[in-house]
Amino acid sequence: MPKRFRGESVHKVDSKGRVSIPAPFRRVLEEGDPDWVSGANPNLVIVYGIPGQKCLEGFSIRAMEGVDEEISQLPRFSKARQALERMINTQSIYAQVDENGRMVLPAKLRNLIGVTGEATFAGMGEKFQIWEPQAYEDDMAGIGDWMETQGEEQNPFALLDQARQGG
Amino acid sequence: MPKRFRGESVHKVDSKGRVSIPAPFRRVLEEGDPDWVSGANPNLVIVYGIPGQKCLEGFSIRAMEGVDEEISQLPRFSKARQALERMINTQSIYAQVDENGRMVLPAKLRNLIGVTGEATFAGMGEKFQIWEPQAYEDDMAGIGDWMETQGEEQNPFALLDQARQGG
DNA sequence: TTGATTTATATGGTTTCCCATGTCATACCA
DNA sequence: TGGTATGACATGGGAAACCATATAAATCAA
Repeated sequence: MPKRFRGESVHKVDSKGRVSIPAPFRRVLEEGDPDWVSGANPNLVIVYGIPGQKCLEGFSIRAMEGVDEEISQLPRFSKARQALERMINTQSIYAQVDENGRMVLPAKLRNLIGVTGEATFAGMGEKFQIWEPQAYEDDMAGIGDWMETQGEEQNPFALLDQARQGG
Repeated sequence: MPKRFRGESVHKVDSKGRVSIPAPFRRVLEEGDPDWVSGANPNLVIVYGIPGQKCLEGFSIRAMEGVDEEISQLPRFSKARQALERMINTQSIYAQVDENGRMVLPAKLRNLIGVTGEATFAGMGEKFQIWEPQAYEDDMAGIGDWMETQGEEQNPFALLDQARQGG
């Protein structure tokens, strides 16, 4: 199994929209870029069109190929496939890491998620998310609230056991 | 079944957050790291975002892959999956054992559990926990109190028999 | 079985490199 | 030619590699 995106951190966004990608995330992107060689800078894909989500999502090249693969297995003209293609193919861009470990967040994407001076990166396993810091705090609080509704055991591992037995 | 984390011990934490991992735990981590070869240093994962728990939890790579595997089988946009990814992927980091059998606990994690000069390691089977020593004592006392409420037989094996018959 | 030799462990200190970020220079397009 | 995007350079702080030492445990030899 490839290395996964783990951890969370906040980074400055400069006036040109450049922002450092957390170093551990870069290692995952390098591993997940079939064209990457030691010393070079990896590419990635940023998805911005996820409805109801006030964040961007970043994928390694290989992870995105996996998603594309899944989509292409849906019936050719199904509504679901069309919608997914719009979300994942149309509303996404390739991005590259520069020499100093930064990437550019175009103004359009910054506006979409309300980012100005800082952005929070959150590792989510096969992908990572980019949030406006306060919005991220709020989202985490919301997840905390939801956890409390999930039985007395407020433990993610207990939740995982439940999910496994339910499914 | 892989070797399990057993035993408890207290270790110094220096000003940079370095702390020795109990040697027996290292053996388990080595066995549980698919990339590990004799003479090298194993990697592990530290989870810090477990609600209501004043400790960190450490997993071998393989144990964590098992958890990740289960998570990735949940529906991609289910609430449960998002919450689990936040607890287990976002609020966790990769760590590595250094040449001398130590790891670094970043300041952020030390603050979360109130660790300053020392930390207690407690083996918990497929994972281990890291506590501020006094908090660990208190937690153990709490478990002792609970045991006393569980009938006259204050014996963990009696408790095991009960649970087995109940389930 | 005891003493000597080696190995593993726990911990402290120092140096080097990497990361995050700011600033400037250059290329490019309108 | 001015604004914008991209690449190169600079820097301070922090993390990781490296070196060092004391103690404990294990191995070996006589």
